Amino acid sequence: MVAATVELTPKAHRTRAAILQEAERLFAAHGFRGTRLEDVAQAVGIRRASIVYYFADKRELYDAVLADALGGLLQRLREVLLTPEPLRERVDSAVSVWVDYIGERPTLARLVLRESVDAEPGEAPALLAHIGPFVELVRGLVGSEAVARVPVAIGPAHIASAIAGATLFFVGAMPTFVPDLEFDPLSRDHLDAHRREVLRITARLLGDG
Amino acid sequence: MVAATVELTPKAHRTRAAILQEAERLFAAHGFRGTRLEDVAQAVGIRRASIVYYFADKRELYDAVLADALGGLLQRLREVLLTPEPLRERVDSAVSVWVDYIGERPTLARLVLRESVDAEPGEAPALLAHIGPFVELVRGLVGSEAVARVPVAIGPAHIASAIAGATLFFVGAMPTFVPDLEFDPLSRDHLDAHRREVLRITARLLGDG
DNA sequence: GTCTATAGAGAGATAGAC
DNA sequence: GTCTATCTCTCTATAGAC
Repeated sequence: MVAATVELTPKAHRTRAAILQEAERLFAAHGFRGTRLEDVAQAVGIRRASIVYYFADKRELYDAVLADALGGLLQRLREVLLTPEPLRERVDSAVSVWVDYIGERPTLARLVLRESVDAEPGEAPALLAHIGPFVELVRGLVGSEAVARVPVAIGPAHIASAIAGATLFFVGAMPTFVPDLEFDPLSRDHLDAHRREVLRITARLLGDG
Repeated sequence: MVAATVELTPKAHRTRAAILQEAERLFAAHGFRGTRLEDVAQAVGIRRASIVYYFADKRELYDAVLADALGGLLQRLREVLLTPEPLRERVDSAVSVWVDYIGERPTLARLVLRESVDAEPGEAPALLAHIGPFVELVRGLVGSEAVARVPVAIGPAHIASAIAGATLFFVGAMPTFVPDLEFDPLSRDHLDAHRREVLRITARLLGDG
């Protein structure tokens, strides 16, 4: 494989980025198994064997897609969580970042939902390999005194699934159930309304609703 | 295929039920593509070709699994929604039935999440073929005068995704992110807490929170 | 009803030319 | 860097014996 950090000719760099982009779209739409390298190659406009030049095998391509999408989210979350703002405001900002990021990159919603559901019991899903930094980030917060004083009415797993589940489902799954209608969850209005509701739910779950 | 309603010998009936049960478990765990008929057969204790005697092909088996699981949910929802109780109480009962049914049959959470995410744009997912009765049920309610008077602060799509998404994600996906820990979303305590929160979210979304 | 055996398609990986 | 050609494995579907 050719690592992203290795120096590539401009053309090669474009090819690699195009592969990543099309692979993200197709993995999100059809899953790991359901996506053929043939289709990725065709979408990019190259031959299947050429993908191997950049990514040793299918799994490696998939991991690169996850790393790319999750890396962007992690960066934005760090920006809002690692500030001197009051904790409660940082949490709200993080929730907004979460909703907005998923809204701008809806493929991530499907990728994460797929990873969640595909996980084998006892066997770490590919997602978990990328999730360490997120855990560190949250752990840093939870470890702080400030968090200990927030009256949490309910376990963090419940909070997380309500917030994450609502947004992932809204963006990643609702279009399935309201097909070809005028309903687009990614439209400005619907996403605004969704963000508002998730913020209210967050407040409610944190005990100050 | 041998329809469920056709008269079968007791033994054949048991075999058919066993195939359905193992197929539900495996389809939920690995998805349609990821489940091999070989594995279903092995789990039941028969040979792969024998499955064909009951279900013409893999897709037909999958449809039968969906119909079985969703049929049970529909029946319970009808029981609580088609009563003379005040509408607001019926909605709460329906939400409770939803949470409890998924809690008792967590395979359904994964099946529904998979169907939602697998849906091709422009192409009806298998789930939609089974969902007609649910739509009819809700349409009957929404058409009634009583519903028109409920102050709905937000669109039904948002309400549905918040409620459905939270529960599906909690049951179907959380175990992935909190692996091998002492966390079991299906335990009585956690499911009770989750039901409580979803009922609160419902109230909030319906404007009387 | 349940089995054995096999055909046939699909798709990932690999070798090597240009 | 990108290609053609091929190997190989997996899994569904089918035919037909018992």
